[in-house]
Amino acid sequence: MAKDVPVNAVKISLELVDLLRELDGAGVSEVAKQLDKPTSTIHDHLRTLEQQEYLVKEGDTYYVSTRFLQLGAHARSRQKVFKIARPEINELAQVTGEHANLMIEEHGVGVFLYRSRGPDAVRLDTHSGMRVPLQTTALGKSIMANRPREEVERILDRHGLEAVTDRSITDREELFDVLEQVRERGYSYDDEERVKGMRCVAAPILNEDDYAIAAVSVSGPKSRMREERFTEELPNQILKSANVIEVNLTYS
Amino acid sequence: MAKDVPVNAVKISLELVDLLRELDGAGVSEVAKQLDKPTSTIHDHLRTLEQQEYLVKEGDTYYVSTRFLQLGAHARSRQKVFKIARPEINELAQVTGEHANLMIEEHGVGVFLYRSRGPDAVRLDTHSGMRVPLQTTALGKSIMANRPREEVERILDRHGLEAVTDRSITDREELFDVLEQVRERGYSYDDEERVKGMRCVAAPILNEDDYAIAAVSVSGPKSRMREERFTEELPNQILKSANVIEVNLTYS
DNA sequence: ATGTCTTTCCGCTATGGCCGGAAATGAGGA
DNA sequence: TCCTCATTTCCGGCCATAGCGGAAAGACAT
Repeated sequence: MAKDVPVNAVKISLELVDLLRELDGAGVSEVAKQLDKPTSTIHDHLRTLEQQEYLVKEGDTYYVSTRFLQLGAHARSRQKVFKIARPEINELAQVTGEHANLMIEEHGVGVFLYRSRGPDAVRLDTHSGMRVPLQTTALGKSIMANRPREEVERILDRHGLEAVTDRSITDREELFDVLEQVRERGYSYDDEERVKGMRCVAAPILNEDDYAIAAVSVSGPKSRMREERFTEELPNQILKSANVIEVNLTYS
Repeated sequence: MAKDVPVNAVKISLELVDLLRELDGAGVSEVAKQLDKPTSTIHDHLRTLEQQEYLVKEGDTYYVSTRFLQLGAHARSRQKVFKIARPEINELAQVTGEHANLMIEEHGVGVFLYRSRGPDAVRLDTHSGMRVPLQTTALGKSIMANRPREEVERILDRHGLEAVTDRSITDREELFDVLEQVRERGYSYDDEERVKGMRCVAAPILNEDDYAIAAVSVSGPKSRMREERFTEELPNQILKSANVIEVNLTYS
């Protein structure tokens, strides 16, 4: 708990904001309890964040404000790959009927930059901005498979191999074997490794140096993700989309 | 510059983040110059924010990270009116062909919660999360017109009546006259008060106490926003949508 | 009314935020 | 290759202030 960051007060406030997101709003004493700090300290931070308009106060409950919407929209539109991939992702969702997704890596975790719901898509709690361990998604595996091994090692050193379901990969060597296959095959699978009952097919988006800058995927219920559709049709559609995005990225 | 917030360090970091958004990324010395602080101080803050994963560093340039995307998505989906209004806004954009928008008030400013592009919509720099003075949009006027006068006075005291174009309303009494008309008529106009060449029609979304909780609008180029379409057709379509949203809000 | 829980306020104290200065780093340019 | 300039990064000290304990002010039951 010592001095691990230069400005500790900022760290407290940021943890506080993220906690308010998780709790979907809370009062002073609840936050104080969760962060194990005096109420007076938490109160100081809450007031500061509220005065700066990063929180809103309704009664005695504080919530994260839409200031973050502006910052988030900016952070996303800053990514070239986002605006180029978006129409392709929408198209992919339409033709497959399922959810189509775009992921990037940031600080060693997978970030859903965009997702589009197809006509038959099932309700799911995945949403834009969501952060997940890379090895638990087909998207993340496609990204890791096309990064230098040393870089992947650094990411694993930092974040470990936490399991999310009982199908998640938890052994480092096993993961590298899988990544090797993914790299050769050109696309990746996720069979209930993150969400029970869901399967996913993904392909990487590579730059000129064959370095993965993002990945696209289609995900849906296991019942619809099987046989030739799972092994041929979807991979081909996704690879085609990924390729179109790659081409559009180089000429822009 | 004195002690206006309980935790000043947090204020500095937040200003820093917002500056990075405006600049679309910057290095230490540029931020230091803009905020008029020593580079060493700015460096401490940038490192803290980067270690907490709220910024990303590419070379010597810091950018806002997609952590904000997650927080922003949460802040938005927390609003009941968002998920209920979204399909209606999409519909409105489709049938009118123009941009359709949803705005709420937060901390006395108008926040674009959602916007949908119709088939004929013109390119525009307005985007989700954008914050604008209430009196410069039809949306904001519809909201203010259906709030208690004392509340509107407080907002104006806090934010003033800054003009954005030469058509913006800058006189307080004139504004209250306009709001009175808007309240009686049930919908509001914006004739190039925020963006040159753009017109807008908006209607409020009221709760059971006739208190405005949001507003919906359609905006487009002046050339298409005229005659009966501007005075009859669009207002009717928007009022209908607003009414559907109101009904769905009460039964949910 | 009384007690319990919360939020809010107040003022002290030790800490760590802020800063000046210096050391690295890196990008041209000669 | 070496120098120059600009920038980032590191370091150490001082004193403002972040954090906290304690108390007051509400809120809401019983």
